Amino acid sequence: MAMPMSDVGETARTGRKRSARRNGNSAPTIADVARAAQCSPMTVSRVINGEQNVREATREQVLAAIEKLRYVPNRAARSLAGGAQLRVALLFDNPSASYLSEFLMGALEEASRRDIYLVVQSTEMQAGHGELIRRLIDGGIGGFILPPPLCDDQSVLDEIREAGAVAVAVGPGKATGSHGAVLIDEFQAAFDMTSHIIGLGHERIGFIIGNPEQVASGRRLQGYREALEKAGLPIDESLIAQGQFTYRSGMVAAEKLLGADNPPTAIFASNDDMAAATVAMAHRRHLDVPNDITVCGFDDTELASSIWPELTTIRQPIREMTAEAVSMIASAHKRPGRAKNGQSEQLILPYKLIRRNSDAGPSLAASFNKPGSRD
Amino acid sequence: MAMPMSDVGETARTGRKRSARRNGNSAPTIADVARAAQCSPMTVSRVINGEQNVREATREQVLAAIEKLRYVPNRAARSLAGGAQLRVALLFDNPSASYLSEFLMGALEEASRRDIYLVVQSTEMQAGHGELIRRLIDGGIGGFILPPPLCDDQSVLDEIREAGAVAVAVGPGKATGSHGAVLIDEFQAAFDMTSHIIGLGHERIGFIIGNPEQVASGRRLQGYREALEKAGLPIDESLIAQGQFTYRSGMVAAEKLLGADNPPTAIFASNDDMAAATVAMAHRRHLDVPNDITVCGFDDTELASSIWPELTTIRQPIREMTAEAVSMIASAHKRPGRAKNGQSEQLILPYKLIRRNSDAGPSLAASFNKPGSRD
DNA sequence: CGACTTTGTGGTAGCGCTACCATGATGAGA
DNA sequence: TCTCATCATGGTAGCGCTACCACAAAGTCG
Repeated sequence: MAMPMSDVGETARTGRKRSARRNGNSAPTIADVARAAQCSPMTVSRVINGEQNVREATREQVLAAIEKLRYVPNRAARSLAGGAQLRVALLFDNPSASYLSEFLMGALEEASRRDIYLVVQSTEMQAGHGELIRRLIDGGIGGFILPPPLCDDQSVLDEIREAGAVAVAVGPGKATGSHGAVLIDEFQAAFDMTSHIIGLGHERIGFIIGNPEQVASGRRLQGYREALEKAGLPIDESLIAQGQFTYRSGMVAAEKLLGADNPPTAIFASNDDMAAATVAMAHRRHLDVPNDITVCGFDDTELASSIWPELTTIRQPIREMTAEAVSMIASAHKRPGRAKNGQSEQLILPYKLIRRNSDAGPSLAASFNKPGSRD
Repeated sequence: MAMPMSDVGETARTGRKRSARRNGNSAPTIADVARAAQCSPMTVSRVINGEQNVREATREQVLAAIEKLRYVPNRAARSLAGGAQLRVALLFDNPSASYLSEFLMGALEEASRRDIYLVVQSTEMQAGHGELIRRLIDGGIGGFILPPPLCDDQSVLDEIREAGAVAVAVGPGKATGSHGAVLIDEFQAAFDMTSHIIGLGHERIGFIIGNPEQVASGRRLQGYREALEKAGLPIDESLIAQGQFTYRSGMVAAEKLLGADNPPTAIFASNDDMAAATVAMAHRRHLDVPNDITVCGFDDTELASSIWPELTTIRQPIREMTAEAVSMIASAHKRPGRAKNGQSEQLILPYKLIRRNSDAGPSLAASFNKPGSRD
């Protein structure tokens, strides 16, 4: 089947014609670039993939050709030839929509950058997670990304590992070391927020705990506690209410806090939904936020800036976190044996305290319980 | 099962070995299936793609083999060989996060089902849309999906068409006929909701208009008006307040409505954010929802069921709408010349009135202005 | 009953790219 | 000077799949 040279030109031409007939546009290929840059397709490939052994002059020529032809590599061909074809599943249980959309954007972007095929799958209404995970792995999934609350579910994590795939938890309360994780320092963030409120002059600061099943809830509570301690403020257990991360639970908790004999002058809720509910409850009691009471949240979800007043909160770089998670799976896939002494990679990303309009110093009016207060 | 075993083992082993060297897993190919089903790869391909000319017996044999080997087609290879490689851009401007995540899920799912490469792109902070669109089209994008508010921007739509690509608007207020669109009957939905509230016994029904720049806002208002008219109820312009679809604007509008001399016993807000704000304002005035006042929303975003009481609202099948949009682009791509007499496809999907806990009949207390009203 | 369509199947040639090896061309060390 | 590593590049062979054509078998006509 060795073709004579004359045929080569023939084939190339036919190929182009075929291509044009198929999808109507020119779609420059690596061969077109090679021709324009007067080198071989291989060299072009090397330039595209940023490999080392290409002379600078050649590289520039190729880059110029790419620019000129507006060449864009064909993903399908790339992953076909590359052989890799990593598939990653993004499992989610029932995160808030705003969290999820940020999450998706991050994963999507990174996955498309790396030519990874991303499967987004809800585990809601699934009998057991084990079944689903096994089915996905059989279907060629090599890695899993787990947002909260799934990321705290050790059994899911274990099942994935036992099935031979890689799992990366995004935003777990605390890294366990048995699997990859991308997270922020929940403790420190809550510590900082509490300190911020203390710095505003508040002394009676309420706290609404998140869903006790998520590890992050405990971490945030601890941050709150230690910040008070460090500031020499007493910890009044009646100022701490249990919530579930839902708006509804936030209302109940806020009602309890606000209706107490000696209510707080500030409330730090473990997430924005509960903070929003707290604002609503405060309004219901004709309390102005922030003049009568300071309310702070956590997460910086869309809700935080869509209600009024906009919430002072902690921003997690969700998008980047998810992107990093994808990268971690990709690396693990490239060198499977890398997990040294059983430890998996942990990545702690920086959070940010976003100050908006829901916090202020304590007003005299709000602290009516303090003798000397006046209207 | 009568086949030369030696051959099968031989080939399979070789294939597996090669494959294994690259990506570590077995990954059965179409050839493996063909061997197991004792036919040619082509026939397997036909079965997979649901083509006609395959004998029933053969088809079943192939399906059995697929099942047995847990064969999953390789997407990359498929789109490479298929030649198509359609790329679709999902542009968004600044939709609410909950809307966006639903939107993304629908698009993602359908795109992956059809082996379409989906680019998700924000147009925020882009100088002009024209530049971006042209750049995307040059980059090989053949279709655009536009959620609100972009879907109402005729200039964007026109620019895309002029540049030779296909655009599908998802959820525009009204189809223009000049381009593809997937939508619900906004007018009818608002009409139904208003009628529902009237059916509850309300006679003074307030309305909060959405962002006037979005065509859907006007349609919803019109639905409200005509439902009142049809029921023989007077249209009191003081019961209609302008909003912007934001929570904040909803608070202002609700304040106006609730603070009027003769306040409504029910308020229908053009979206859930504004409805949520209305609930918050009602609570601030110590009005119970729904016993003192009924509040209904539109969209059924996450917010609707995360606040308390949960909102009665209109559910748009956003996910399906987006999936349909992807399908429409795919079809348009397959047969480019199909748009008969310049008309593009329009698809009107059904909405649903979701009744939750924010509506009830008017209470005597709330309708103090109307002597003789009952629940 | 031969010329034609229709139906089921197989063979072949790529899709655009990269892995892998082969090849000259350089420079380093003996 | 002659080996031998090192670099820069090219050639070839697929990745897994489908488009396209070929071809036999089984009708369908006049």
